[in-house]
Amino acid sequence: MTEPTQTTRRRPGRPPGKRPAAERETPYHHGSLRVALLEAAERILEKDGIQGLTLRAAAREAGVSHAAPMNHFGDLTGLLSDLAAVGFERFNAALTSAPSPDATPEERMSAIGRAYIVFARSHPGLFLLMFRGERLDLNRPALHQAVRAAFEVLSGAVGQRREEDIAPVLTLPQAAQIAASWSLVHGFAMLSLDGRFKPMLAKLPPGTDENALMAAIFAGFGHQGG
Amino acid sequence: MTEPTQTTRRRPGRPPGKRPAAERETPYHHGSLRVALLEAAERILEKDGIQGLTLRAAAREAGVSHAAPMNHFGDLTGLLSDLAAVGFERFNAALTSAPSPDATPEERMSAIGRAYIVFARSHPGLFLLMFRGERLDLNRPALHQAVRAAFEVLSGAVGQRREEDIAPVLTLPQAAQIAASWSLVHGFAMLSLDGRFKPMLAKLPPGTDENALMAAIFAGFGHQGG
DNA sequence: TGTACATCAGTGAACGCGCGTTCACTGATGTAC
DNA sequence: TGTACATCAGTGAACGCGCGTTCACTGATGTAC
Repeated sequence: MTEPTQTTRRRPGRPPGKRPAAERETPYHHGSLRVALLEAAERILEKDGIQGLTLRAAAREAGVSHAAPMNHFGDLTGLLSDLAAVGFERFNAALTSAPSPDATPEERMSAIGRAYIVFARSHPGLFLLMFRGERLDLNRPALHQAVRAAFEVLSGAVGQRREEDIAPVLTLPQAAQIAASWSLVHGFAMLSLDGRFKPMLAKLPPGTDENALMAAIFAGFGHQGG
Repeated sequence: MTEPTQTTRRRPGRPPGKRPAAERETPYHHGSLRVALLEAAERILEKDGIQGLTLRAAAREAGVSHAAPMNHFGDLTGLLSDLAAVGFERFNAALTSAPSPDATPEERMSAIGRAYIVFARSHPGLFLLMFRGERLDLNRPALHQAVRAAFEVLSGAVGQRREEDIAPVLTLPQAAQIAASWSLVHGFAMLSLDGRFKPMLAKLPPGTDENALMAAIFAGFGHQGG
């Protein structure tokens, strides 16, 4: 009944192997395998994409027997979901810390939008995992909460009024404004990751890349309405 | 050397089985297996997603032996790429026919944007296949050309000047405008397919769905700059 | 009009592969007394 | 402080599965003569 994903009550503070490490090359118990597996999974994700990320591959990468991951994640969906949750937490931190404290609402929104795209391009595997719900179990508490937090950050960025950050109700125009801004940055990130701007960039002065395109888009929103 | 994908020179006009059909339940030669496999593949795609789409599954769905598809597509990438090409052709047709002939440039752009999102939501499996380049071979001529055509339609929709439709060169502001519009509709489609607007819709009056959200976004662009 | 032959499309058995999952096990840790 | 025991994490063999791919084959079609 209770899921095998036990959050953090792992061996509090005791380093793995209290006996001399030389006595035994690799201790029978890993000590922090859960974290090691998540790191290994992320490495695989960025190297081979979501296709290559299997329970056995994660175990291999972490140097552990192939059945070991089940103790920590139950199944592949569990591993993917927990990794996505980690991704969303980092994502939220990146967005939250993007705007400088004294930024105007416009600057704030722009900084968060840029951070969104930069995150996607810096961690493409993780980003795609996070936003392809099909392989995830959004009911897992950690993931559910991280996704929810991400939405709060985004809608707070667009609302531009701090009191509305935790508004339990939205008007349709407000929602449309949030959805449009979110769609813009998300779409740019997805199209960019898929290389879909390549033909367009070929029609621009040589050397113009996606970063320049992104800058031009954000610049355009600063002082132009059309 | 020459790839096995032979375009359309299949048995010109002769119906499968010129002998009485009753004499043999299923003729040894299918007659139009290539098309049948693409249709089968699309059915699988919309039912089980890209995960479930394998060469063997397509053969099963088409009622043919599992090695048969190799004659027409070579490998799985070939099948996926050819199916994506079909998808892009239909996509292009949908976008092109969306605006009424006497539409203003603004109406034209809006109609194409709506058609983009409607297509994605009507054929989610196909749309995701088309825009997840990782499984496709964009060097296949049919796919390459269909993708290129799609970009022409989109950039033509945004340029708003008919002479620019086939411009070999773009300025950065023009490219930014195209990229922004494309990103907006693409992002909305992707987020919508993934159910990411669900939490937001829960904060709106009951019954408000993604269609209402889309309408509000397009309405907002009609007469509002901020 | 008929015959021989090359070409092609589809079959079905077989192969090796990596996968998720189960299972009895074993080494290590924590806890009760 | 020491001992017994329950619990837990990781091992390694084994299973069945679906997959892509190869292969010799066979039925059907088109073409040359």
